[in-house]
Amino acid sequence: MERKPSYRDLIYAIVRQIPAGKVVSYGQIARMLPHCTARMVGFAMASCPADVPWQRVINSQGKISPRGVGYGAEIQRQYLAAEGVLFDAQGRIDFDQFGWQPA
DNA sequence: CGGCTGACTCTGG
DNA sequence: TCCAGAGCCAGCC
Repeated sequence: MERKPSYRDLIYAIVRQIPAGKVVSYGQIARMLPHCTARMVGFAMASCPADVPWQRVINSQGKISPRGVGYGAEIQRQYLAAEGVLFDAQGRIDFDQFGWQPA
């Protein structure tokens, strides 16, 4: 039903729109929303549902966030590679190739 | 109800 | 190019 959506829900909605083989930065998502900051996106991703392709969300440097601890970054790289996203020799993603731009 | 944290980004050196 | 510090807002304890 029409529940008042939290910022996290809005963020999830955008992330779900990201097509496979494409990636978006936290700041990119934050700028899509009127009063959203990159930290909110990261915090929202920290507790995102399974239907949210959080792996397609990376930082503005085109790299995967270390997430502090755990193998999250490792599996994220595997997911992206499986979707066709290639990494630079420096382990960074080229936004010019895989950077998704909303219509 | 108050305070701390966080998967970031920006600027300066 | 890399390192460090400050700013930002919502969510959780």
